[in-house]
Amino acid sequence: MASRKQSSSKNEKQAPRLTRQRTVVLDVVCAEDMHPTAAEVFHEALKAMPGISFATVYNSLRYLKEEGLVREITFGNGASRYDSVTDRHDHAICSMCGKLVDFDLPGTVALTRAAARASHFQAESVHLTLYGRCQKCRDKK
Amino acid sequence: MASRKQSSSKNEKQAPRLTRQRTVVLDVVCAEDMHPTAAEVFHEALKAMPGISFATVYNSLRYLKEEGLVREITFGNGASRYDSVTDRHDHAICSMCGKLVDFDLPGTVALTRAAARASHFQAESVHLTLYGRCQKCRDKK
DNA sequence: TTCACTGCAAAACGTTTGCAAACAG
DNA sequence: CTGTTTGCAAACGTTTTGCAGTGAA
Repeated sequence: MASRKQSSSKNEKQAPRLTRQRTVVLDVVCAEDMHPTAAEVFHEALKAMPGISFATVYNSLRYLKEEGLVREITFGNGASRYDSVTDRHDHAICSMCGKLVDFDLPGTVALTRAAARASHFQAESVHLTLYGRCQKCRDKK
Repeated sequence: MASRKQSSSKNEKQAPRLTRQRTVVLDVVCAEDMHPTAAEVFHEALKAMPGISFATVYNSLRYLKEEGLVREITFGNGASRYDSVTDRHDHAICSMCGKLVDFDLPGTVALTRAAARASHFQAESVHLTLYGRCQKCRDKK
């Protein structure tokens, strides 16, 4: 984890970075507020690019993740969901309908510091996930 | 999610709740501070009970989880880890060696409230995970 | 030509499930 | 007897990988 190949001088030999397929995948992930699973990305990508393969979607997602353009969200053992990286934010998952929403929690810098102190770890990032009921499911019940 | 069968009167027909296998599995999970994966639980359980099967370990873990005796921790898409439930606490994962430790973050009630407000969810629980480097890996580097 | 990327299929991994046999009340 | 749990194996969903073919510098 920390592989950046910035061959800026003579060894200019790895060329196509943001290919058409990767752009399609990135577009799908960035579309709307949805947090698609890899399978959903695949199905969406098929519309924009019939013939794209599952493996390519997975490879593209991995690439985009490594490049920091996309974030992978994992909860439970189900399929990962993908999120376009805009700014730091947290996630809330509805325990009834499974809906995933972003939210911004103020004071995360202090929170990170507190967590680092309590755990004796050198913090890199904190991920906060709230489990609860979304507004819709709250109304339903 | 909310299946409690408390047939207290006449219908006393589901009997063996904490079987020998389940007890073995529970003991393994509760042992020490380790947070074993299901596979590790299986291997440990084999020592205490040769012949126990993988499926039984999984079934037991699910049962114990539903009973609230054990907690399942998932991060990334790797194998789940299991944690004996003692009190509310958070987790820190070392990004270098993968070590998982518990820690206690003060002020989580206020944190939960803040998260609920920011997300417009009715909070059930918050899970905070810190990614960083453990002391050992910090020294190594 | 060269090297990276794509696409396919198959493997790998963790987890769940169907079913027959074992077992406790 | 009845209903639950076990153990096996096979199925399942998700992700990764090996390799031949494609395409861009």
